[in-house]
Amino acid sequence: MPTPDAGASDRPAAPRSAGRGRPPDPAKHAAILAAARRLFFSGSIQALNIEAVARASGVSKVTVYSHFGDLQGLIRAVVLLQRSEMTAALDDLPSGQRGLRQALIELGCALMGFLSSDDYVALQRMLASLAGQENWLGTLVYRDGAEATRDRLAARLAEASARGDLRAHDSRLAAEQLLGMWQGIQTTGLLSGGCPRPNAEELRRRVECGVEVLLRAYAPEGMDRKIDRSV
Amino acid sequence: MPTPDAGASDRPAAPRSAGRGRPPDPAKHAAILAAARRLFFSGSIQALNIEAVARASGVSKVTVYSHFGDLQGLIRAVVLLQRSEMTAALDDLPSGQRGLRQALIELGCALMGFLSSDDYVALQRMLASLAGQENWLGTLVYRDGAEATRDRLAARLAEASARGDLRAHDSRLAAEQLLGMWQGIQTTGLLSGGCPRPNAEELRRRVECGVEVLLRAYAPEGMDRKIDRSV
DNA sequence: TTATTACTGTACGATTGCGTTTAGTAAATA
DNA sequence: TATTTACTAAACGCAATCGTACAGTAATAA
Repeated sequence: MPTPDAGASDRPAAPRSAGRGRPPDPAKHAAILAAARRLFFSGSIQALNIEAVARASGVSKVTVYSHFGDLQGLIRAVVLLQRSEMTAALDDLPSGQRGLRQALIELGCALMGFLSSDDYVALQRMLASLAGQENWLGTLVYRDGAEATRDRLAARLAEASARGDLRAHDSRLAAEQLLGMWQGIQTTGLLSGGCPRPNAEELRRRVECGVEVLLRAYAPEGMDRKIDRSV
Repeated sequence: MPTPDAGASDRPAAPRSAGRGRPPDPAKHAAILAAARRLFFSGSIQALNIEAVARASGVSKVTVYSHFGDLQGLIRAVVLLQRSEMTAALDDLPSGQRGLRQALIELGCALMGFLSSDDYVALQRMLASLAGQENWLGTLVYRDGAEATRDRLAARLAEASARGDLRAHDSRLAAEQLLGMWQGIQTTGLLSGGCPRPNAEELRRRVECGVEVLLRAYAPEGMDRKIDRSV
């Protein structure tokens, strides 16, 4: 009987004592996680129960327990898996350097594409359902997700400000404002299921308009009479 | 045996045939709803189950069923109750007329106060947990909440634009941008439990800065060299 | 080969929660 | 008073789900 992998993230089963008997099968580990994720996506957190996961992943129930300890552990692992995909997506955000406006637009489009994805929405829903229990998961995702993105964006804005492309400002606040303008009320709508996913053109328009407002509001002093296309 | 009140909102038990026998007790209806709400607030949606509600409201289980049909009906009723409180709060938003800037700031502060409240966060969490089932609830809340607020705000901006206080613009988009700037990433944080509720000063600062950015970006043409304190 | 560990399938015990039933009491009208 | 409806308390049947136990098979190291 293997020691439960309770606290483990998404890596395929820690080598517990480097192998006397039959080694654990990483494929099973992955299959369980995949099935769990799929199940949660296709409904609420209610759909994510051990028996369904075992059935869907073609694995014995006992194996699920031996890999993840208990249901909490499985949920944890799913959230952490989603989180790692999230951070990967956020790390892959474009960082082209052909002008501030274009860079922001590209970044915004990619970001909004991700924020509108089923993956992200499902993760947020999961955290919302988890309210009260496992609060640290929410904190973790928030830090590595929203805050990290804001700070990365803020760094860009600070650079631009240092170059003289923007007036002096509180970059973190400005970054948050830009993120907010990009999202508008859409995130709320997606999360509550109140509005359908916007298409790419709509998304692009929101991103561009948000960038425009930010550039105009934070334009260097005296340069805001007409839009500076060079930035 | 009374006919289940399944689809009913929060009004205290429709007079079914205007009284032969003992009349239904509105106080019980209210007590059940209150207890249900309290239970949901104090945890996840898991805590909201019939037996707990009956116990907490000091009412027989059968009475709960006779008032709300089944668990779905109870959940529906709780959501609709929260929604009605939400719309009431949004209708009470200040609409003072001493200058655009001041009006927006006041409105923003009141709005953000509400958006940060436990009531609102719990409602959003509930809808997020309900993903897949009862989608119309999410749609309803989204329409009466986020969209209605956006449109009301948009109307203000359109008026200002007509008065010449703002340049011509897409008011709905601008309203959404302002809402977004006010919220930033905070709503996400609150929903996932990742960040604590911000205090009033922090809130006020965000609101004021958001208004400033909007006013500057949408200032009438040629008037954006220096901030127009008269608006 | 033997010891050890991973995995399967099935069954089990326990709990929980839904929704119903029954028998009786309380409050209203005719 | 008789009737009708609302409410209570307790119990029941039922299904889902958790987590575990057991007996057997599969894969690997010593």
